[in-house]
Amino acid sequence: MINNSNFIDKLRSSGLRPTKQRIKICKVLFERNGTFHFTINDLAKTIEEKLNEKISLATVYNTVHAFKKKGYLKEISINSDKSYFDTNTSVHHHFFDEDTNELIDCGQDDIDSVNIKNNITGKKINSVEVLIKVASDYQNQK
Amino acid sequence: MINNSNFIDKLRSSGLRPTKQRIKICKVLFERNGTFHFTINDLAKTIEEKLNEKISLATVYNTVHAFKKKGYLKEISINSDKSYFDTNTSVHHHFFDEDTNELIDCGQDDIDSVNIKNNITGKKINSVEVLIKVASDYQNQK
DNA sequence: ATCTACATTATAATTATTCTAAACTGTTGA
DNA sequence: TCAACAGTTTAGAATAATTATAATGTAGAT
Repeated sequence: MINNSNFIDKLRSSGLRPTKQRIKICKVLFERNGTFHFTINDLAKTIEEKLNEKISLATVYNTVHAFKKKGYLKEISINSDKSYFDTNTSVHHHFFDEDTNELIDCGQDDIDSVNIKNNITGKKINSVEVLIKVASDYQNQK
Repeated sequence: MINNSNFIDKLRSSGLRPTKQRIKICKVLFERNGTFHFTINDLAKTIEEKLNEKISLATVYNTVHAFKKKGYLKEISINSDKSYFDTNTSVHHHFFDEDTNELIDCGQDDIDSVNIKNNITGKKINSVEVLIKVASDYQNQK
């Protein structure tokens, strides 16, 4: 429980009570190298495997949405039957592998920065996302 | 029924039987100026209003997916509880108004073309989509 | 220690989408 | 023209992701 203090501080400072469940979800999400792309189900399964303990699905939903609202997670725009989230909240883009349904970060060197020249009048740009869908050469009809 | 012949030809030439329902859906989708952004529910509702007649929801789903597979419709990548489709199948991008949940075409003059410099090894790029989420200045927390 | 507002939970409800199996309809070719 | 068949449509059931509910639990302040 010693190295949870940073999570506890982080949660408290953003007005979220540092409950057992939230701290555990923090550990699974943020105690890792590299970014984590996941669906709610992925996360729930990872929690069960890593912590050998079940957190109610409703809590996982609540927590992920709370973390998203606080800016600790990003939701990725993709048309799919489920929602994808990302622990990398910086501005960056994605490849989506249609063979495996996997999201892959698009490095800064992989794409030129996107330049929006005109915006909708009276609106503010909240995000700009590029999604590059790829698949193996063989499976071209999906 | 006279000006349906082009739809009938189009359907037949792509291996789809020109059924009553498909022709009616063609009329609603393609007999208009400008592009049409819609969800399946939007389309079903529009059919009921315009043609004063109900087509089974399953048929609307089947037809939209068949049209997508044939390249007559594009599916827009957006994280939402429902899927959005577009009658504009050319390469172009979108604004998504988070206040109204509305998709708006992004004109060629609104954005510089997106340049992908590195792709995933062994994969082919199927599509590149840019989604610009906008909202009114006031409602910044969603 | 107690109180209170916020969290968690299991479960039910909701919503989008897909499946199913029976009825229907274009198309082909005798 | 018409029978036969394969492809379509249909209502409704099934599935899957997500959200709502309402009872129980718990962190933090007094």
